[in-house]
Amino acid sequence: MRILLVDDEIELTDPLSRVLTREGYTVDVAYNGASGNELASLGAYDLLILDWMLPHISGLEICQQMRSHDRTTPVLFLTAKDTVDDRVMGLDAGADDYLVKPFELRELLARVRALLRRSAATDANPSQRLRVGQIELDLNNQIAYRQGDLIELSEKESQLLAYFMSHVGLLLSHKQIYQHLWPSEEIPKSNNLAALVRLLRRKIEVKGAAPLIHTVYGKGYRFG
Amino acid sequence: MRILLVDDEIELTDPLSRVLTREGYTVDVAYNGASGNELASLGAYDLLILDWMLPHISGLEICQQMRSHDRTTPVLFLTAKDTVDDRVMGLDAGADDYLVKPFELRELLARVRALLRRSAATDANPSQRLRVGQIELDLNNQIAYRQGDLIELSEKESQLLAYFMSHVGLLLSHKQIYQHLWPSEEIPKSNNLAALVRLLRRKIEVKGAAPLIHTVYGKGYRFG
DNA sequence: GCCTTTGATTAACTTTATCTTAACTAAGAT
DNA sequence: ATCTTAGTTAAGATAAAGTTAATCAAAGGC
Repeated sequence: MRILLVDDEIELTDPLSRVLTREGYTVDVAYNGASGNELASLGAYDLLILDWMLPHISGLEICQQMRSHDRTTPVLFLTAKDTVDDRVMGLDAGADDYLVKPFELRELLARVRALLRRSAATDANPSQRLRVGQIELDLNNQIAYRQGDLIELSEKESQLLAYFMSHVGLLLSHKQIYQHLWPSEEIPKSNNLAALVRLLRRKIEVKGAAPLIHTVYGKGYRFG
Repeated sequence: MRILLVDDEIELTDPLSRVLTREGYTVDVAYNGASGNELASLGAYDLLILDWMLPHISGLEICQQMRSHDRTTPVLFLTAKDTVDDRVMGLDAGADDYLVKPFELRELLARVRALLRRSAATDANPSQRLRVGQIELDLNNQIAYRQGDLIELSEKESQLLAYFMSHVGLLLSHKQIYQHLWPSEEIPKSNNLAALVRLLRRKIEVKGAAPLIHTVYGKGYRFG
């Protein structure tokens, strides 16, 4: 996560950028409005922390100019201007948050986390994916990929594949699989697991290539 | 824009909800944690304003529970708990902003604008023109194009298409779609979503070409 | 004001998907 | 060789989704 810090007080930027770096962020600092504006316009940052009163160009102007073409990068004002009018003006200029100096470091960090959490949630999709060899499973969307080819899965198929893929190389007994896919049910006498394995094999295995679902005679299955 | 206000002090909620309504928002009020949580879980709001100390369930718990399945709806804490620890805890629980009582009304309104501006920018597309593959949607004019061919859409059709096009490749449950297209309504027992999907398919899909709206049996639909 | 048009919704009905079961065949173990 | 276990199919059962037409409501024209 890249943060641009624009402030002319080196007594503040210096320790603050160190703390932010220690928290794991990549921090660039600009000490005046002109260079801050230039860096901001690159669009390479995940968060802008702006002082208001700056040489050359004010933080407010940077924020407005930024918002004229980029609506997404979050902006946090960090300034000594503390009247309600100032806050309203800053927020209405397009800022996402406004913190008055002097501030508590822990609160600033919490607000930075809140802003970055939001942008992480929107542009990187949070769907969890499992990958084993050439097979990739997108559990949320009930889809698998084999070398980029999309494979639509049914509910039970994706449950079984997920169970296999999270226990790669392990022998899974019939009983274990039944208990995972059909909890609350008795272990049936019929061969519905074999039938389901067949359906899944038909979708994810290609003949010629090495099989993925291995039968362990008398015991169960092993994936991978 | 729909706002849910959860606070047990009627001396506050009453005038505040009036002001917010005057600003053009649709406001619902809950006076305790249980009903606030229930309303919030509907997922039909664009913003939650939460008090911390509430009967039954605290605002913090509502926020956490909400975040466990919904990462997008912004949350603003409005509370008398004013220590730095409180703020950090609130923000780390998933809140986007934290304002301490007593507060200035103008500042609250500015922060509400900032939060809603952000969600408006992300989920209701700012360009009003979406493109996915060969399909282009002009939301303002309720028109779609498929390889240049003009397709006239009805209101609901274009809403559904816009929702699909801004969530390409993702499995969208029936419930999610209902809540987006018919907020404020109960999920109906009738199959009007299926009927709407049919109307949209008839307009945007051409036989011979790959389908755009994929059915995920028992779950919902996936676009793209 | 009345008629027409359009879109949204509902309901009845048809079709399909998934899961399960069962019968049959093939393969492995003893 | 015989018995056990797994694979393969196809045939129901059930629930879900698709389809179609009818109804209802709102908007626009005359």
